[in-house]
Amino acid sequence: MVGRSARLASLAVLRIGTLNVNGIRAADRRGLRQWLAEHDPDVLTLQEVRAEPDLIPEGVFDGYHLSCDAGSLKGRNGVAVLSKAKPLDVRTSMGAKEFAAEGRWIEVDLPELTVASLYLPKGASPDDAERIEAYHRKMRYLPALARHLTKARRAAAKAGREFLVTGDFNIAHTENDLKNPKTNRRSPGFLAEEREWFSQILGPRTLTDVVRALHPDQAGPYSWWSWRGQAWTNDAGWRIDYQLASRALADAAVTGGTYRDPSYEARISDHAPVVVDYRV
Amino acid sequence: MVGRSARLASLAVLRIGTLNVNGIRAADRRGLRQWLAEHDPDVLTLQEVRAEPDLIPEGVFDGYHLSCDAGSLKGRNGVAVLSKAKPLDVRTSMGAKEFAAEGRWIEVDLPELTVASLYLPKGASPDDAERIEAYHRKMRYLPALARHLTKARRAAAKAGREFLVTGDFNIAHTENDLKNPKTNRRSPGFLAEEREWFSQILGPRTLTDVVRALHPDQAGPYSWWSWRGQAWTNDAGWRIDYQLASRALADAAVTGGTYRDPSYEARISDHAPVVVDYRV
DNA sequence: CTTATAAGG
DNA sequence: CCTTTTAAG
Repeated sequence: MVGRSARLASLAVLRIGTLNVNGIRAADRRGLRQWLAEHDPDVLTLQEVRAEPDLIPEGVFDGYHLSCDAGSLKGRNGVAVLSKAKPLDVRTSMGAKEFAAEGRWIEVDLPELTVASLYLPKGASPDDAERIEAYHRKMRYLPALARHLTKARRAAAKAGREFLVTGDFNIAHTENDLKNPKTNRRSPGFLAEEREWFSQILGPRTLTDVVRALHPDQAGPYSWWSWRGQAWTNDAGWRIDYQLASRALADAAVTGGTYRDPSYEARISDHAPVVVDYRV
Repeated sequence: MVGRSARLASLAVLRIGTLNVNGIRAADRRGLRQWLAEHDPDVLTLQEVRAEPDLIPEGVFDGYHLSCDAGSLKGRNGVAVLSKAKPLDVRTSMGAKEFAAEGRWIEVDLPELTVASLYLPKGASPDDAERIEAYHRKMRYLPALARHLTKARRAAAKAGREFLVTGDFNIAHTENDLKNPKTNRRSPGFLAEEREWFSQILGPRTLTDVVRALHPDQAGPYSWWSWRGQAWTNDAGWRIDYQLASRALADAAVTGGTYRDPSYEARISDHAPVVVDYRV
């Protein structure tokens, strides 16, 4: 991933990024502002904003329109879409009443694109008796989301827009999507039922995992590393942040990957931004 | 206040310090360990340890006996006495049942000295309707403490020991004991009733404010500065941490004051150590 | 403004 | 291990 200055100005490229900020206030302290200035995406979707809009530090999002669903749980969840273009419409429901007002879904209509920011529940292991309800909640979220993705994609097509869902799915799809697949078979985020669900929402006529399509056979690029232990240093990461695009948009992707600064100091969050350039 | 290395080894001097650490774990991160190594007190009393003994970072108190009363409220209060000499007896009650198990009082018998560490409730302004109970609690604490001080001092005398009570009294005694007396007449810690109580526990035959006796007319030396605003930079402090000594011990004090490192970086806590050298 | 806590990740 | 909250200072 290179800075925008490296692109030829004459190429019309739409740069879209997604980032779980793990608290917008913490991410600002850790340099999100500088990252934004340097990489200058046209759209940046955020997850885990963890603040009402009026608690977002002054000036972080200068130059962008901010669409935000903070949800009703103080200091938790919260999704947003930053866009240089002015949104034509903003919707925050993904259909299921149980998950309304959780700050996990926002979709924004831009002139030729509907873009969504998703923060899917992390869930839990089915083996963890104490947290079994978190497992079941995620299992209820998945089919509800699948239904809404189909609906939203079709609605966008009908309106003549491409459709892009971005964000933190809290699921690594294949063995290439995490450093240690063997030891994580029973871990939330790499359960068979989660991976099957993920396979099911993808397809040539539905949604394409853009970064994987650009890098079909490599391990990663990971987008999340636990804060604990040496996960970052050892690149013991997971690819759980995605851009899933409708056909024509996916085909327009020219470069894409995870922005992982080599210096620990530049770590904005436990997630790294996933950025794709689309030639439009 | 100079490092121990500056003293002649042939002078028999007992160095006693008191410090509200505002969390022993934070104070360790901020350099308490180095301060201890450099200043090498024979006794250091602590307040606001805010941790059970087994949560105290490994090795901070190497070379000292640790006597501790963490109290029953997790992460709150907690007093301790570090001593190079082995304690002969340790007591943690100051008589009032209401304030037992709060982690606000510990007294330790050393061979010729009983030394106590006190963390007196901060209280509140009588004008603050929401916190009026905190005001009343402090008002109940004061007479109970006064009674116990008399008792403990007499018991020490009977056992042939000097008596020293150290710690955070959360009261500035006179106008010389805080930077802004005019604007703090209604502030907890400088209320008339608190200051009168303080006057009443002092006396030539009872207890002497050692640092004030060494520096009778100066403003300060302050021992606490709010974290907020520019209090530290402007030296807008309060002298609320004391060493109150029985007659002979007070007369043995040779130097004493507040250790305030000029560099902000060296600030161990919102309080500074109050250190006195006693020629014994 | 800082320290703890608790729950959540 | 980090971020939030809440309470306390």
